[in-house]
Amino acid sequence: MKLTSVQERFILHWGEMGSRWGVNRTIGQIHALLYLSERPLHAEEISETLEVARSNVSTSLKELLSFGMVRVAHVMGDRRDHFEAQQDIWQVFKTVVEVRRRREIDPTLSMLRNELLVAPANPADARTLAKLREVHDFLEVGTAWIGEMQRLDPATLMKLLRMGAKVQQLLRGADEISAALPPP
Amino acid sequence: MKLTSVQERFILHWGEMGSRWGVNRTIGQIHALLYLSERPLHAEEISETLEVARSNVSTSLKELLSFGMVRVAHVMGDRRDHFEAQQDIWQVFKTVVEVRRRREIDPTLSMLRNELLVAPANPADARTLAKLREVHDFLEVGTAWIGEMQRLDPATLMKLLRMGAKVQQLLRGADEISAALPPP
DNA sequence: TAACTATTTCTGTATTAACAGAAATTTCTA
DNA sequence: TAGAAATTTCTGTTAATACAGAAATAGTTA
Repeated sequence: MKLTSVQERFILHWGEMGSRWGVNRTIGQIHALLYLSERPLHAEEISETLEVARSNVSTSLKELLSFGMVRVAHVMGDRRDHFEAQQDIWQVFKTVVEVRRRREIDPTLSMLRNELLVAPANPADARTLAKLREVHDFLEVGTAWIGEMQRLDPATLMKLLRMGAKVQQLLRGADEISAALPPP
Repeated sequence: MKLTSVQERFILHWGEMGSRWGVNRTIGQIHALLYLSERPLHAEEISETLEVARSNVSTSLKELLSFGMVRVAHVMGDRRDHFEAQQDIWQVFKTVVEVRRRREIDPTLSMLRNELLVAPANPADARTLAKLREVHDFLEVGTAWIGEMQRLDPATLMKLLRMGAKVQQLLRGADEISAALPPP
């Protein structure tokens, strides 16, 4: 598959960024290629277009599949697996957030939960445990909030995002809101 | 400085997580140590407590300072620099978000801005450019929203976070809210 | 079941990043 | 300004990760 120069630049950039987002260059590039592609591609095609080893494509696709960023598709009369990326940018974002939550927050949360649970009554640790609890509670509330976000549909989310500056004002009026809303 | 076992476990864990958050193990450990410490520590003390080379402490501190996660403090009658971590967990979080935005979103945003600006009228790229614009707009709105978040004070934020599930309901009533609120 | 093709797993190499210790530099005191 | 202490920068080693190519496996058709 021949890429236009714009496509090529985007794919290379996405690959570069991949490493900052916790995946390697090839995975980033493959994702970008599939995201731009208007039809599902098979592994061979990906390998040729990006000029990376076939084996590398295989392992990268497996990882993208495990993230839920890419899924398998089939083409009539072709028995090879084809692959397509999630096309809705909001879905892509949700997936990224989900993966990173699992990788970057959950382990800490469970570690803290455990420490606070089995904490011995060592008075020397009172201060330390108080700090751990603070971190724990913050992460707890944060992840719960992420969960809520994940459940929003794109339209509602965009509305929320675009409200931006009005959030504070909105909160200030929170009491009045309760009164103004029709009872559940 | 002698660590309790709880402290040690937390510091080791934070170091492990560091690598997932884009900093190395030592940086994570130093940050954890300073976060738990009730007084500013000097480099030598950090080096001994964590059993890492003095040079390693030096470069790590420099990086933590550049992030704004740690700042220099001075102790009467001691001319060595001492270091203390930001103690407010919400501030810590804001810093993390800020650093990651700069590292993981801004480069893409400026790349996309550039592509869309100088885009030649190649009709073969119409579809590609439309997708790039979609990504661009999404990131644009997202970062604006992050900016708003950054400006919230801890209390307001916690209120917002804890509202969680009510957000959708809140939005559904958005029109009524405008009516219910006192005019600005 | 044979022959072929697609796909995955294995293995060695190369690149990158982390780190300790040494050397050099800066800062402070007297 | 000499000497000491603190701090930073430099250099070589070690460890981790990415990746290509080879080998092995699985799947399909005739």
